[in-house]
Amino acid sequence: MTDIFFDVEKHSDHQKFLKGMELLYFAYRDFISWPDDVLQTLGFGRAHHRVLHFVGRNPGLKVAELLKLLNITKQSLSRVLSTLVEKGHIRQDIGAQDRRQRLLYLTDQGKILLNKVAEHQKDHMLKAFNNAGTQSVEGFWHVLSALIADENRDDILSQINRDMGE
Amino acid sequence: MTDIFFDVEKHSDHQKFLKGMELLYFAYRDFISWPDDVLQTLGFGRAHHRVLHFVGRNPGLKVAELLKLLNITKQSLSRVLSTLVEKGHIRQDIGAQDRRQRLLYLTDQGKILLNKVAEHQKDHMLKAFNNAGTQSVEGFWHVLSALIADENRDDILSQINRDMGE
DNA sequence: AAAAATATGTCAGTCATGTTGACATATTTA
DNA sequence: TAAATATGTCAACATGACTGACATATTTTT
Repeated sequence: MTDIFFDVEKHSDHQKFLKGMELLYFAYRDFISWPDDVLQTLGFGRAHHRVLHFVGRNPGLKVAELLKLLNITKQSLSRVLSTLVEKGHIRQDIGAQDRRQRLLYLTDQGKILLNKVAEHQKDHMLKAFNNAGTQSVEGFWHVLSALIADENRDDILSQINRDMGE
Repeated sequence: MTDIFFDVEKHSDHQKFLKGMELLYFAYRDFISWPDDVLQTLGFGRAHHRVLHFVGRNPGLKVAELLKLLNITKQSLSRVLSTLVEKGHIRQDIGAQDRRQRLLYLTDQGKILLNKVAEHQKDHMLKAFNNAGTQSVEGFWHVLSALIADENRDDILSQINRDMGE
């Protein structure tokens, strides 16, 4: 376990950078590479998955807020969101105070789909967390938080900290 | 610093999963969102950057090996690699033992470009590492390694561990 | 020596996801 | 009433992936 591979002190700055970047690249790639199976059958892709995820995490999310989380234009979102609404996975309610707003919710069908998709990823991540150990997970979270752009960090961390259910 | 946000033990499995996934998503997004400026001016995109990176890291890399690292088809690689060769950033030498192979190297011009592009990312990551601290970086690496798909882990870790220069 | 396998490249068509720009509609605010 | 805001939509385009089919040079097998 005192593997030299993980001994940060034995790395130059450049080596730390390379190792961090490549590990991040490969880990991210392998982590998001799977959901396709479930979604592809329904004609959905990653974009749909992201929308399902954020709406599931933030019931009543406004379209403008979703756009900010996704960092895309409304035109890009449009296609994806429309099909999810058409196929009955997402419901749009008219805002109570402001009737211009559309508040987004998962339908029961949408919840089922999201659960099915999340299951694999959840297993994947929890297995990794267990293998790495609690201490490492804490470090993982710390570094990831530090990697978020300064202008975004506060917003994003409080978004992540929203009611996590269960 | 004993922030409840980072206290892993205080999280249910589902909460660990959500926090890990969302942090990974936002951190990755912000980390790779920048190189565009430098590359876009030259008509290059992320795909070109990845090729420059891996060829830079593995001088003499064979095309087949590059394809495996990138996880894409040769047709996809073709356009990207061709333009990099045309514009003088990458050189293809014929294999010494096996003349069918093309061994890839950065030209001096390619090295300059890659350095320029890597500079920002390197600052970004090292700043995050310094803010998070050595202990956290080690945990970061551990978790990322664990997140790599089992079938790929050995190959990838030894790839990452290749001569890291400097 | 001929046949099969391998490493690479290329043409052509398609798809998913992002972009801009222009405009439309409903609703709220000034 | 006029202006601002939240959302949606049409059209054109870019990037980076994909599949399928085929070509060429070279090495390996028979």
